[in-house]
Amino acid sequence: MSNQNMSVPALRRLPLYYRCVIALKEEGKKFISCTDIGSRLELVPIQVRKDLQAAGATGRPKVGYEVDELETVLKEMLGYGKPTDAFIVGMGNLGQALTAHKEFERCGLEIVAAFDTSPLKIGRDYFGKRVFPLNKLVNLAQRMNIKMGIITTPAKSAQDIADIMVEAGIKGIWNFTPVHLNVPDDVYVHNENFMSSLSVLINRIS
Amino acid sequence: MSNQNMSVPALRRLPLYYRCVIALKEEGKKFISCTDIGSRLELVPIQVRKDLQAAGATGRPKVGYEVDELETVLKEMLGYGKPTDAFIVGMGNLGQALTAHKEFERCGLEIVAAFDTSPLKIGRDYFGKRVFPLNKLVNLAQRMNIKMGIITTPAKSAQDIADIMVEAGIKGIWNFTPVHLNVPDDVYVHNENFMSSLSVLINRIS
DNA sequence: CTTTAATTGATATTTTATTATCTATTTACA
DNA sequence: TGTAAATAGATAATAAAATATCAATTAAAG
Ligand SMILES: NC(=O)c1ccc[n+]([C@@H]2O[C@H](COP(=O)([O-])OP(=O)(O)OC[C@H]3O[C@@H](n4cnc5c(N)ncnc54)[C@H](O)[C@@H]3O)[C@@H](O)[C@H]2O)c1
Ligand SMILES: NC(=O)c1ccc[n+]([C@@H]2O[C@H](COP(=O)([O-])OP(=O)(O)OC[C@H]3O[C@@H](n4cnc5c(N)ncnc54)[C@H](O)[C@@H]3O)[C@@H](O)[C@H]2O)c1
Repeated sequence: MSNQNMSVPALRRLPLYYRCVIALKEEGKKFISCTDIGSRLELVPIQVRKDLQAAGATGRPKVGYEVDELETVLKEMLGYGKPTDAFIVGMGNLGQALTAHKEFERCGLEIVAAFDTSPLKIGRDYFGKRVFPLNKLVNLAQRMNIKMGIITTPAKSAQDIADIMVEAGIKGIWNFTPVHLNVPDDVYVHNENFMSSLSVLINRIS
Repeated sequence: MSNQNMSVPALRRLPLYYRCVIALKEEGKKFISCTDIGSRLELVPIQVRKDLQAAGATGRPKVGYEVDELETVLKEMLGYGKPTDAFIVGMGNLGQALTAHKEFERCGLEIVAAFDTSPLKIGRDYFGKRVFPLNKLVNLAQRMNIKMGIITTPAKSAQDIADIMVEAGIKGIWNFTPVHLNVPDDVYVHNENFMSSLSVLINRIS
C-alpha cells in the first residue's frame, strides 16, 4: 500500500517519474534504468533509485526496472487508480480553472462538487460540476464521505472555510490562498502559496 | 540588497512573515517578537528568528522587531517595491486566472503581456492585458527587457515555449505545466507542479 | 537601584535529505 | 564458458535544514 513514511520531497518527485515512465512506454521501451530517468529529469541516478525503492519498485541489475511494473507501482503509490473525491470552495477565476482541469481525474483527484456564497454562482454548473451553497457543505461531505477539500476563496474567508471543512470531517486541505490555516493535528494542509514561489523566482533572477 | 544565498525554504516563508507583519500593523502593534509571529504561523520562534536574520532584519532584546522596519526589510527582500515585469504564455483557464489576479502587482510581479497561438485569443484583451502572437515574444521581450516568463500552455508545448523564452533572454521561468524543462544553467525554473502537491495530499490522507 | 523575565543573536547540535561508495548480480559478448 | 560492463541495492558520508543552547541585552517591576 501507500508508504506513509516517504519524505515529502521524494513524494513530490514521483509524478515526474510517472510521466517519464509513460513517455518511455510510448517509445516502446520495455525496461528503463535510473540513469535513463535521471538524465531526462536532471536528477542523479542514485536519487531516482532511492525514491523508487521507497515507492516499492524493484529492478534487475544490468537491465533496470520493467516499465509496466514501474507504472503499476507508481500508479498504486500515487493513488491514480481510485481517484479521491474532493469538494472545492470558491468558484472564482482560480476555482473554475481547477475545476476545468480534466487531467486531475487521471491523477488521483475527482472534484465532485463546488461551493460558493455568491447567488450568481449557486445552482449553476461549471464544467459539469454543480455549485452548492456553502451551508450545504458539512451535510453533503458527511453523506458522501468526502476527505479532501480545496480552498479557492478570497483570503479573508479562508480560515472560516477551513473550520467548516474540519467540522465536515475533511482530512486533507489544498489551500490556494496565501493565509496560514489553523487546523487540528489530524488534518493535513498543503499550501499552494504562489507568493512563496514568486519570492524565490524574484530572488534568483535579481 | 536581496540576499542571494538564502535557502529556498527560508525564502518561501518570507511572504508569510510579511502578511503577518501587515496584519499586526493593522492591529496597531509597534513591535513584534519572533514568538508572536511563530505562534500565528505555527513555526518555532528560532526558525522565524533565523529567517529574519537572513533577510537582514535586526531586533532589540526584550522588545522584538520594529513593525515598520520589518515591513521595509521584507518588502525590499521580496522585491515588492519595484514589481518585475513578466510575460505569460498560454491564455487558457489557468493563464486567465493568473492574469486576473491583481494581488501579484503588490507582490512583486507585473504581467505586462500575454501570448498565445490561438487566433481566437490573439489581439484580444484579458483583464487589461493584450494577447500577442507567440512569434512576437522574442522581439518584444528583448525590447522591453523582460526577465521573467510564465508558462501556462498545454504540456506538449512547454519545452518549445521554454526554448523561446531562453532565446528571448528570460532568466526566470514559472512553469505551471507538469513537465520538466531543460534550460541553460543561468536560467532558473520554478515548477508549480500541482500533481506533486496532489501526491503528498493523497498520501497523507490515506 | 536591583532583580526578573523576555528577547535577540551567536554558536552548537540534531535531524533530514542528498550524494557517494561499495558489493553482488545479471546480461551481453568475445 | 569466461569476462567485462552496467546496474540495482545496501551502507556510508556529506550537505542542508531545522532546532536547541547559551550568553548578552534591555525593559519593566519591585
Ligand atoms: N487567481 C489566481 O491566479 C490566484 C493566484 C494566487 C492566489 N490566488 C488565491 O486564490 C484565491 C481565489 O482567487 P480568485 O482569483 O479565484 O478569486 P475570485 O475573486 O475570482 O473568486 C473568489 C470566489 O470565492 C467566492 N467566495 C467569496 N467568499 C466566499 C465564502 N466565504 N465561501 C465560499 N465562497 C466564497 C466568491 O463568490 C468567488 O466566486 C484567493 O485567495 C487568491 O489570493 C489566486
Ligand atoms: N487549469 C488548471 O487548473 C491546471 C492545473 C494544473 C496544471 N495545469 C497546467 O497548466 C497548463 C494550462 O492549463 P489550462 O487549463 O489553462 O489549459 P487550456 O487548454 O485552458 O489553455 C491552454 C492555452 O494555451 C494555448 N496554447 C496552446 N499551444 C500553445 C503554444 N504552443 N503557444 C502558446 N499558447 C499555446 C491555447 O490556445 C490555450 O489558450 C497545462 O499544462 C496544464 O497541465 C492547469
